[in-house]
Amino acid sequence: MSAAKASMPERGDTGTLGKLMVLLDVVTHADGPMRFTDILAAADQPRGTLHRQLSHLVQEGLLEIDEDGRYLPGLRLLDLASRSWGRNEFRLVAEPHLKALQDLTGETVHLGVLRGTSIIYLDKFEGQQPVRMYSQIGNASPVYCTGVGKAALSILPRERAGALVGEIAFHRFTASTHTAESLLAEIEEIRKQGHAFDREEHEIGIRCVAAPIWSENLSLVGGISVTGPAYRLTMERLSEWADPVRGTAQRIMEAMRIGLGPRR
Amino acid sequence: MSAAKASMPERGDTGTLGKLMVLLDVVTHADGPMRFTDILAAADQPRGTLHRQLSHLVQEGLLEIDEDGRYLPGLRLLDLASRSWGRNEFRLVAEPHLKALQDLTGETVHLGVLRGTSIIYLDKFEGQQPVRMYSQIGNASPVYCTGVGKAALSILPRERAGALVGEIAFHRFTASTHTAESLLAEIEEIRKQGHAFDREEHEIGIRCVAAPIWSENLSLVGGISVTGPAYRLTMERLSEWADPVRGTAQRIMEAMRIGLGPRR
DNA sequence: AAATTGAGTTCCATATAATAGAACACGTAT
DNA sequence: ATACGTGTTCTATTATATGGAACTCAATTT
Repeated sequence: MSAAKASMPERGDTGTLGKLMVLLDVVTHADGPMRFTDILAAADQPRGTLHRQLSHLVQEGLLEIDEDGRYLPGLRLLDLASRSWGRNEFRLVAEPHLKALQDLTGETVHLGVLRGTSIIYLDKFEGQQPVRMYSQIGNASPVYCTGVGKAALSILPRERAGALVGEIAFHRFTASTHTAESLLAEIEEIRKQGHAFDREEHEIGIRCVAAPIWSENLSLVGGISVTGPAYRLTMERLSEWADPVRGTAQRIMEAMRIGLGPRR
Repeated sequence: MSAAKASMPERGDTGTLGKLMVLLDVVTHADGPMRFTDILAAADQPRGTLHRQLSHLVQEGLLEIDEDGRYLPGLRLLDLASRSWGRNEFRLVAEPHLKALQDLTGETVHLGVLRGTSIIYLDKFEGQQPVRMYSQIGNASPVYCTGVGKAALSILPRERAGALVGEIAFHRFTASTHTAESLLAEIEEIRKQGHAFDREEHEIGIRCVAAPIWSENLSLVGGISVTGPAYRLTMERLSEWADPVRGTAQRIMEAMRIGLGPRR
């Protein structure tokens, strides 16, 4: 049905846009509003050039300037993102299954998808809260210290997983955070088990159990997890939930084949 | 404290970025995935040029391509937006007050801010009722058919409000939707009352009462609203809530002067 | 009070990147 | 078999972004 296969450029030169996205990343990832000079130090650009680039970003609403002339992320981003999220098919298909898993375990359930070397959280179901917050949703977390991330890596072909691990800039968040070697070793284990644990590798006091989800051609790779405080989620408890988590992942994959339609 | 006043370019040429943002808007505002040809028709660009532009957007993760080669909004947007939202000071300051208003009324409470001719919803607190409402955090809604929008317009200087109304492309959502003339007339009324109603002007069956919120120099203009189904929210009921809504808006403005700090 | 520094803005010749248009590839319908 | 629709690639030309310097304005320092 499709005409020609879309060429997916892996990494390359995105010209002017690439430079602007670097600036956008700098400002959005900063701890607070940034002055012109702060951005100048972070970005390797001449002053005049940077000034015009920032002006363009502000005019388009991707950045904003506060009363002190400092730059912060613009609200235009919210509008764009809400449309990206609102119609995401993976999320829509998974939603009822996540809810069911939340009911069963009583703990927080996450849905994540692999993008580059990060896991982007698409959805979250916590306790009673029917209110969904962006707080976690949308956040990009490193693949090497999240249950969903390790689960996702485990279903990639070895060479592709290895290449991806090679790109990672590892950062030691806790005493248990993986290195490249220990990560690759654990991935082998996860392949056999079919599920992954996060043993306080990202944040002290937080554990989770996760299972991978993938489409046949691996165009979609992600997973789900049940997360909670270590005092409540002992490793024994987590192990008990590995089965339901894998089962839920399985059901989501079945729903995807129907919902997203079999490749015609 | 600040050195030179940042020049806020009102509207102008944003060069390459502007063209790319048009494309991003086209795809994010579409009902579903778009084929290359669909975008070609919407954007006034030669095929070769469009192809490269889309490639760049895809490489940066602002757009994605599905298995059929169709374009849809990219998840990179989620990560950027979650950071924009997570640290938004207005939202953080308002949060407890919104929650209190939700507790009092039992209906859905919204926080919105004026951007151009749209209201962007920054936050939402829903009751327990599973009433489906098509409002989502981040969504940009037209200023002329939302309670928050009309409330926001009412505190702008007349000439500025008039100019803004002049820019609006009016669309008749329901039988009650405003025209430019009726909108300007109602704004006068809202100025006197201090609160605005939405009498099913955006969506049949949905009403709300709203109050404006603004900073001294009008660098921030927005409002809050209590929204719900018309069968439950009679106009009498809405009128009763006008006072608490105005009171909450007042408390948020007081909190802003402390939280955001007095202009040094 | 004058001079100096720091922060941000504007200008312009040059280099670079985006553009338009045509040609190509490939699957689908006639 | 042929033509068509859809998407991709290539290249000379043109438009745009760049980098460096000069400029403005306010806040410190001497």
